[in-house]
Amino acid sequence: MRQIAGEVGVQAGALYNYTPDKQTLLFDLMKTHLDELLLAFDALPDRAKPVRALEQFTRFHIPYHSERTDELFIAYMELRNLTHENFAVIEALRRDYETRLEAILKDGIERGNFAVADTRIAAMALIAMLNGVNTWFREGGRLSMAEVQDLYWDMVRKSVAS
Amino acid sequence: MRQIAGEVGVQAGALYNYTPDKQTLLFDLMKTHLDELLLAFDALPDRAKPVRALEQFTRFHIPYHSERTDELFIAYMELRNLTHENFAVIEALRRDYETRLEAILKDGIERGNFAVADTRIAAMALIAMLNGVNTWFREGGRLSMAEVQDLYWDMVRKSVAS
DNA sequence: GTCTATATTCTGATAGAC
DNA sequence: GTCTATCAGAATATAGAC
Repeated sequence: MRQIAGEVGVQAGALYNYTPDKQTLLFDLMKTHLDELLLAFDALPDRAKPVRALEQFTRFHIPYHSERTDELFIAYMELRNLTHENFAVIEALRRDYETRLEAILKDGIERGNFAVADTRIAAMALIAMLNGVNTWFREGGRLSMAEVQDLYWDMVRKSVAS
Repeated sequence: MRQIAGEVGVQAGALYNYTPDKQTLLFDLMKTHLDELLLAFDALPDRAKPVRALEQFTRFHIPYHSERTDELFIAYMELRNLTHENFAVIEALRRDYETRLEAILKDGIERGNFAVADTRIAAMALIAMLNGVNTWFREGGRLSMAEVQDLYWDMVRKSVAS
């Protein structure tokens, strides 16, 4: 709390005008992140073809999280520091996002574009793969964001191909 | 330290007979984990065909880490709590493991089995995908370990297919 | 709304007896 | 090699002045 206060430019005690305690602050941080993620994704234009929808998901997910590395890190690392009630809320939101991707996969299977034995597992696997970008990507590095997206889209596309 | 001591069944002070400080304990934990991982992987029989080698990697990596969920969690989450010197050592070992997978991919590309634009990125992407199993897999759940391996191997295989 | 001061608990680590 | 006792600093959180 002192560290947060320092970076904001106030004393530690002043933080408690904004949050009742540290647990609530963490929860609000995580909930806001996931609410905004879902809102941003749902604001994307509809794509009729599953392959285009999956490409859109990939090219949305990677840069969105690359601009929010701290949020993504906290979203996974601090899960165990939530109370049971708070964990349930966050877990449900995370699951909502997975379900967006799963819906794309299901649609693609019905139309014969994709071949995936278990859509829930495939959705989690793809998101885990895309999240991995966060551990190494730095702006100004060997690869541009556009190149990274191309590389991952190629793997995503093929991994669920029929 | 008190919590560790409690689980081991001694008082906190007694731990310092085994480690000079907490930082060294964390470093030793992570280094031992990675040393053993590399040792275990290198003990696998050689596979001439790249596709078989990649399948072996997949079917080794998933259960190995599923039996060591704490180690994998620590290996990623506690990275930032290492000193610069210790971080460099751990990072090099992690990179060694990635290089094992990258070598398989390079071999497969040369032989025309795989099509991957960037082997380093592909190796990191695949490991991230496989590590994701750790966040949800529980023995006795909906899927058996064998089924999980089959599902992921299918995606791994296709994602780098030519 | 922020400050200072402080209560309380916890933390990593050390000292010395056994 | 483990124990008890303890230190010094850090942690979350609260109280009351301004």
